[in-house]
Amino acid sequence: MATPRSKAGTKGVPREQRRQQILAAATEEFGANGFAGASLAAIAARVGVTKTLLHQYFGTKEDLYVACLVPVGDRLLAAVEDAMGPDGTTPDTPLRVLHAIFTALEGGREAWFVLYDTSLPPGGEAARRAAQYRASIDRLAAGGTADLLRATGSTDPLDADALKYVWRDLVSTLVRWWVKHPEQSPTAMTQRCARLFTAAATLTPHLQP
Amino acid sequence: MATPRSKAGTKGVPREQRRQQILAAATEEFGANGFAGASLAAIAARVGVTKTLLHQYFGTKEDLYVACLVPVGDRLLAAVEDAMGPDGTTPDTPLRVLHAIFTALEGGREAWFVLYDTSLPPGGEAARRAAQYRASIDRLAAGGTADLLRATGSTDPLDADALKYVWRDLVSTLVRWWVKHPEQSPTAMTQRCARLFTAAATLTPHLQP
DNA sequence: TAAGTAATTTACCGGATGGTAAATTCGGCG
DNA sequence: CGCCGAATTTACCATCCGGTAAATTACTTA
Repeated sequence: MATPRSKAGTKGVPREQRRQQILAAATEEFGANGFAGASLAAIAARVGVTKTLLHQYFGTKEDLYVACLVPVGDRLLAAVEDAMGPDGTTPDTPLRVLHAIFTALEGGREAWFVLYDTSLPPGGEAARRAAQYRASIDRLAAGGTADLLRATGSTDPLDADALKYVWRDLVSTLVRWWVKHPEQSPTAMTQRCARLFTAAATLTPHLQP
Repeated sequence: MATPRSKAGTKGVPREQRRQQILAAATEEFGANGFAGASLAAIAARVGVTKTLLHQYFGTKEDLYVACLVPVGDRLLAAVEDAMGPDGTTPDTPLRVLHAIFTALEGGREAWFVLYDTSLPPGGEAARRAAQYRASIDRLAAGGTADLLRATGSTDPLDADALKYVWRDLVSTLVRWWVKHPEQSPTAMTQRCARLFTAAATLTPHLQP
């Protein structure tokens, strides 16, 4: 082996394993920086590989994103689905859902932001697929938020929309905080959320001036 | 006037007016797409002018961002400051603050996201200045959230941090919803928030399994 | 009407990024 | 050993973006 002039050639990593490595790195990068902000070079560097390889394995940047999205979406959708259960909203449903999400996300928390990326090229397949997943999850949540509003007598459909929107973003916020506090376990997070909920309750029974 | 071969030359728009036009367009673009996502060409096109002119008027992209940030930050900080008032947190403080923010934002709602842009080049002046404004506002909010937690007996500093974080992002979420519903007046928004708060209260008095 | 200044564009440059075609090396198998 | 296919890189290209120097036109005033 006389000083290889080129570093090309296989490194002995089997195809499937590389696939997984790339997928993992890409999910982190997309989650942390968004589709637009993530760079293929950065993902490649993280794996210790060249940009070109990503293309050979997954095609377009958008294709790679979709490849990351699908498992994450499936996992989260399943988690929320079974946390809601067959029966309607009960008082502890929100916390159950949160706990399910935290658990599903442990070991790859940024994955949440792959699903809720706002920088996807509009009109593309990535945006479509992500929107589908979000819609499925939102549909589950919609039942819960609607129950809430009905209980307080509001029938305004915009109220329902806003509440759905707020709930969804609240989860994103909590996950974002969680990402910045890696030592917190999923259970610890759920308990913290329970405390925050009760704290927030103390400011509720007051209307506008 | 024999068919001008070049479109260069003044269009008769006085300097100060152009400045304002550019500032307005840039604020919208930065607010809608973030610093990283916004392009100088797009801003220039919106004004009907060339990229180069932006540089001549404001310098660097980051300089332009700062020029947009300062008035927005000042306006919002002032609004929150006087909505909180000299006396501590009262039950209706949150809604008062929200109303102040909505009012300050009317006529340029995306401006909020200039202040809370997450895509600023780290280490730069823009990030520093924005962080300063956010810190000032957060400091005001911190008093309020701390009061909430004390009332419920929690002394965990992480709880306080998380609550501050959640409150801040909740405002962002509400503004984002508002941006998508342009017909809603600031007052209508505040009233909607009041309803949402009471609705959210119905899910509070429940701890984890 | 000619000079001078203010406003604005044209024509570039360098760097980063997504993407592609072709070459190169390594591992296993006859 | 020699061949073949799998894994991976090298070397490019086009595009977009932020940024700069120099030219060009319109407005104003003497």
